[in-house]
Amino acid sequence: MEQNPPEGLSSRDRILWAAASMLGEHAGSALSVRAVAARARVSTGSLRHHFPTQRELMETVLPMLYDMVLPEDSIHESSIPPRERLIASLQRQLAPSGVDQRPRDDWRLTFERYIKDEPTEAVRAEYLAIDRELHRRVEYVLTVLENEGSLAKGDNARRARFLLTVVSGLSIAQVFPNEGRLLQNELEVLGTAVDWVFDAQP
Amino acid sequence: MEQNPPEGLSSRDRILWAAASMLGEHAGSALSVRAVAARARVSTGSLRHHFPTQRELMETVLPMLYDMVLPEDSIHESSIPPRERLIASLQRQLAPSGVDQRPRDDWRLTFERYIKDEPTEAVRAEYLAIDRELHRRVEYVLTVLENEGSLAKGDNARRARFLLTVVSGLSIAQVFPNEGRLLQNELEVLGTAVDWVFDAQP
DNA sequence: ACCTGAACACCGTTCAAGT
DNA sequence: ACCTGAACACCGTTCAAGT
Repeated sequence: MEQNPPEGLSSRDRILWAAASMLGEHAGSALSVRAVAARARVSTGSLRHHFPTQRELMETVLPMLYDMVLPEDSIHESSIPPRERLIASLQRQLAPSGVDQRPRDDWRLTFERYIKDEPTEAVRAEYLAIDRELHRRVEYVLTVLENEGSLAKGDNARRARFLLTVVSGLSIAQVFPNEGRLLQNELEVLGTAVDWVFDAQP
Repeated sequence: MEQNPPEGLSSRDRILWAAASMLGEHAGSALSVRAVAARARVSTGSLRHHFPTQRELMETVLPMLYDMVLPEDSIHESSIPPRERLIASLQRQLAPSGVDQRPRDDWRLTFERYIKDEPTEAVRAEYLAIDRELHRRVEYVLTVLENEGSLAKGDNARRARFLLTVVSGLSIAQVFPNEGRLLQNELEVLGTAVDWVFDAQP
């Protein structure tokens, strides 16, 4: 149970390491200040010095976790568990440009171009092409996992439709008013969707 | 701020009155044992005697509140299979006003009010209240299914978060350009999500 | 600047003791 | 059976004090 942080790390990095390792073990569960501080071998005060609120800690740690598996080719890195690779690849579709003000701008453009008014045939075709590309990418990732034996053979088109609906719901949630549990919620919901892909019997 | 319960009520009913009135005032905020007990003018121990856990209190109070709002709901018609009832109830959230041109208008208003610009605190609170109400309704439906034994006991808040993310993704898909498989796709994806709820082992 | 640990104001739950 | 209130083991945050 008791784990020690790697040596030679700064306090701040030990805190991040502790938080990341705890999230890795039990994703979605809330991190308590004292538990993280204990594993990082620092005081709660030190933790609060680097991360004034628990939310700031989460918002620093979670993007780091994603960034670790973000590169496209990481889908082939079989050192990373298949579940995490699929989550990372979906996360890429969800937040291709960061977690700041950008999602709102993205949605504003998207809304104005494809939704606000009945689109022209050309605009319609453009959107359908983008949408197919998204599906193609997810299906590709699923195929890779199938081929290496991590995932049971199944209807990958259907799986992709389901996963991308979830991603779409999470994406729009990013720009609605929310109560600050956004990233935790994303992790939880994506994890649930991915569990279905891996566990459902066809 | 200090309110007194109606006279002549039993302790148990004063507790329910207190919890209901607090949910009504500040919907969504968690109910603390001590706050409810104080308003009900009983001790925390008495509250725990009637409601051994905070969850049991919530699960007694919430259905009471709902029955006041939506008494007619096919969710209780046990002649219909539980899976279908859950799907039907989610479909109601998805398309409360029909499946024609309306979704586009709905989304246009929603987008303009809550997303386009950084909302004021009042608008933000308004959205959060609506969102919590949606979650509460789904949780209520899940509770009904649990109580009749159709659904394994589980974390209904988490289940609702997942289901409503899926509903949200389907809702925005209604207004994007599509290839006409919309309804088929909705049923497939909703079915998948509902399967997870019924089949996943916790 | 970085860090400590006590202190504060919460939380849900448990329980010996009363009626 | 019903009720009390103290006690326990948590939580996030604040802060005077050290280096």
